[in-house]
Amino acid sequence: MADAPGPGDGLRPQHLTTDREEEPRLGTGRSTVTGHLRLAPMTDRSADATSADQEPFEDLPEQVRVRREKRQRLVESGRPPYPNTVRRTHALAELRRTFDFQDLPPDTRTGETVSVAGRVIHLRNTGKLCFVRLREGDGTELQAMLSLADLGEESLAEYKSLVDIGDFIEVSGEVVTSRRGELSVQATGWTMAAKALRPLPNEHRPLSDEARVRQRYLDLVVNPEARAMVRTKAAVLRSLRSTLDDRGYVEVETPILQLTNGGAAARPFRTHLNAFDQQMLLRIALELDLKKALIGGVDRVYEIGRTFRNEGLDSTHAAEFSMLEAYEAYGDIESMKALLQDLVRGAARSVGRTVVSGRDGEQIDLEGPWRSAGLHELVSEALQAEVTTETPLQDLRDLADGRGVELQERWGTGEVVLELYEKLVEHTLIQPTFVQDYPESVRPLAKPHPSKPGLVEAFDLIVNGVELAPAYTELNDPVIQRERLVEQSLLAAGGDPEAMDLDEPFLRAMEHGMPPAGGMGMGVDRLVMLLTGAGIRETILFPLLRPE
RNA sequence: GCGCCAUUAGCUCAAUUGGCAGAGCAGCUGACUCUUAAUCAGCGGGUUCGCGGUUCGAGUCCGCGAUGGCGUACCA
Repeated sequence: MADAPGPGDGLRPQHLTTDREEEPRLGTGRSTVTGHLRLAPMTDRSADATSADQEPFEDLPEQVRVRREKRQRLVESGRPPYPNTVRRTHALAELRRTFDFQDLPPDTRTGETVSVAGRVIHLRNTGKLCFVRLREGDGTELQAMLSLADLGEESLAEYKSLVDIGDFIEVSGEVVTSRRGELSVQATGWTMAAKALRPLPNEHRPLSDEARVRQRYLDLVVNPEARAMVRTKAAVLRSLRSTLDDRGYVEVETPILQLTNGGAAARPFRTHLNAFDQQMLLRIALELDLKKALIGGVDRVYEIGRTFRNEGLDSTHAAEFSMLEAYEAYGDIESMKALLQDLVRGAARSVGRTVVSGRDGEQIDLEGPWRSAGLHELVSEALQAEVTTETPLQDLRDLADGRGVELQERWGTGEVVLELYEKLVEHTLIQPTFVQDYPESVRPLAKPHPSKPGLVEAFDLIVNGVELAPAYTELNDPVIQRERLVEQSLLAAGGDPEAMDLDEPFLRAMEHGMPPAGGMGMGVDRLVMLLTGAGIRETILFPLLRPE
């Protein structure tokens, strides 16, 4: 609230830009009718520069000017630059599948006549024989050859003068192999499928990091790794769903717009619902609504969805990210361990990477055994000194001091042990490890451990030094739940009872009885990062960026 | 938040001590019926991120700002 931007400066300039420049263009694009009608005036270069809504033609980069002129020539020569569709009998991949394994000798004529389409990524125009390489979405490429003999003078001349790298074109003809033995379509005709007005970037040098993110669509055209990432993430999502579905979990969707935030402690994004004249928040977690579903009898329930946290951004944190949360009635942390192993291993198999490289070069075999270790045990190992729930606060503080770990004054033993773990241990846990037996004070929504006083049934799955998924035997005592939420809310409100923001509908639901349950939440992007070794900005297709 | 580094043609990058702003790809004109980062000949393309300053002269030095990267801090 205090940090909300004032109603002026930051927003205003953007607004002006939108009004002046974007709107007229949107108008052209959105309405098919006017869109077509307005094609012609584009050539009207004399359109006085006073109409500031369109960049003057003369100011455009040379290569855009050239392509716009070609577009216009296409219109005038009766070859629409953007036809509704073009004939296409085979995907490039289909032809590759059919012919690649036939080992055709050079100069073969297959007798098969096809129409193919794709983006032009390579052009070789010689006098009487032209080569063009087409690429389709997954990166499959196929060459076409356009010869004077087969096309005739006019068609070939038009092709040479109107087709650029970056355009989508259709080529029909016979499937052949070239004199060099390359599978090709020997063209008898071509059509423009969609004219590109801007050049593709240099294929042979990687785009700068910023360009790759800002113009991901170009990264996808030019960079096989970017194409693979999109498909890897999709495969991971499919695998997660199928693992859960196979176990009888039911997928649900719960509201992204919330009245109060719960399930995590992060600063939310704020927005406004006009119909109720109500301030709303974007969810920071899925937990509370999924528990309501559990209360209602959706005994195995999960959601995969976007959550939003208004916090700092870095190579492992994004403002919006995908989360999987799953809750299982009559489950506990042990069933969550089994579920997580299935989920992670299933995802790894689905992308063919069950052994991945750790940050320190160590290999991580996800099919191998996963360790379970107590928090105090791990901290003791790191400190070479026995630490238990009985260790006095002052001793812990001395140990932290000796290792240069800074502590906050108000912390108790639980927080101090957790801090020691996070600073000294977490990043060293490369192999899959369930870190468990947390002090009650640092995991307020988990149930007490049945045999270890002061500890709760909760774990964090750590792989490659990164937290992948926390899980609890979920607290379902509505009285304690209310106490904890009140505590949390008071803390968040800075001790001001008036500013407390309790989720009463959730508490009321809890009072109707929630079955004993295990629950967990997994960062989907982090799983993809683990399986690919990429940073979070690579796993998110269009990460948030400041306006240019 | 703080610190360091970067920003030059459509893309990726050069530019010596402050002294005419360049290359490869891409583009344009021409040659070439087997190219595939083709080759050959010729040509065009710049608000050097923005605003100010120092200087005879600034891509280069100084100040402020913008954007990005890295580090660091904060973060159920």
